[in-house]
Amino acid sequence: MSFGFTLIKKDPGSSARLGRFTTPHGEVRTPVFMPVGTQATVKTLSPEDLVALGAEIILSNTYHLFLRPGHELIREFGGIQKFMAWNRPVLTDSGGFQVFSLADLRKITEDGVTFQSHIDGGARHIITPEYAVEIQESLGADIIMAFDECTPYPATKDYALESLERTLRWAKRCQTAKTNKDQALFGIIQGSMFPDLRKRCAEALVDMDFDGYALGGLSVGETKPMMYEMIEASVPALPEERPRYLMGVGTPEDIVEGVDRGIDMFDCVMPTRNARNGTFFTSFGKVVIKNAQYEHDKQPIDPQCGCYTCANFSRAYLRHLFNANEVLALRLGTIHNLFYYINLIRTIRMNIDKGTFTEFKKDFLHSRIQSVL
RNA sequence: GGGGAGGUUCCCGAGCGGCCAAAGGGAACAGACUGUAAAUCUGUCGGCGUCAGCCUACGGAGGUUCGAAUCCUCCCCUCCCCA
Repeated sequence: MSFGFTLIKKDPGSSARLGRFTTPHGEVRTPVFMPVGTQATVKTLSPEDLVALGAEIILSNTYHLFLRPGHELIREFGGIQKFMAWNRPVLTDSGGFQVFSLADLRKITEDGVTFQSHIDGGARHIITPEYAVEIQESLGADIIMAFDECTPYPATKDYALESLERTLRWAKRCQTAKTNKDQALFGIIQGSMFPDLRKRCAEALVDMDFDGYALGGLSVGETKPMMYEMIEASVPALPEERPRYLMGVGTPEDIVEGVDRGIDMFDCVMPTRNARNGTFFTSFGKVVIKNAQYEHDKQPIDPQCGCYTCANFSRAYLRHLFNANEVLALRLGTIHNLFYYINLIRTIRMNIDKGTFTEFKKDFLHSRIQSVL
């Protein structure tokens, strides 16, 4: 088995941990942030850029690549890494999130989910747990995800339970369908905002024995305290020697809070999407670059930042690029935001290693509050 | 000189007697974005006021009408065609 997780260190003052996992495409240190490359590209960046930013693993998507260009095509190329010229690890989401985000275009049955193509509204495709695994085996990611239903919020307890139990049955079917020993398979915990359901789902998945465990169905509209409570309800049920992945999260604060509660892996579109929409993350809060206050501003986005964009360009110039709708704006913004995220997670790792995570967290959250005031 | 088209709120541009502070774009200003249907979406966009409402507005000046951006008269200005 090519996948293996090693726990290196546990923080004495919190549930934070330092670890690493190995995959056929190399090693990844945790906690890790995975940039999102849904369509086999992290929008606006080349693989070379990603390496320069220090990205160790990226996320891609089963549903989107299945529809276009088709998983068969990617298999012909020898997998997604070769197809997109990224030779480091990849994790593919199963399409479970599209069950949530494309809710108007899909129908759930016990067998699986039928999607109406969001691209042309035409062809309907049924994705079953078995098919999700087959597609992900064709894509050849290092880590693949069980097919789940990302439960919409709010959900009644009855529905949350029904959805969770179906997701568990699907998880079992994914496990049975899997044939490629080189790929790791992660199970996904659901249960909406009910701590007892979260715990129960986590325990059931642990009984099935997955390579890693993900927390899904979070950051879907609930409050932050609720999300943190759900993490706290799930993590204690998980084995220490397996990685824990908080799917789709989150803001910089969420990542710090997640690590504090024992999470090892994160992914989120926020740095990349917000960059394209002109909102940048900085050490002092966010900068909405299109705002008039930056018109004459000669400073970089964040004077504390060591990224290429901040080393070379002013806020005024970036504002101009955004206002003029120039494509470079998107790229420079994405470089900055991903640098911020990857640097944040690197700093977190360093602090866990030094045993100073708790102080780091305190200072980090304090500086965020100060910048809001 | 003759013939024709037109001047609308920051810009373009609809409206062509009341439902018009005036459609729709753009610009501007602000907000949102969490396993990407996203280089997207939302809000504001004449002034004052707490809703009501009041004031100033459709080139200018008059006029018709209960009522005009819309109809009439004159004037000013743009553009096109023919000389």
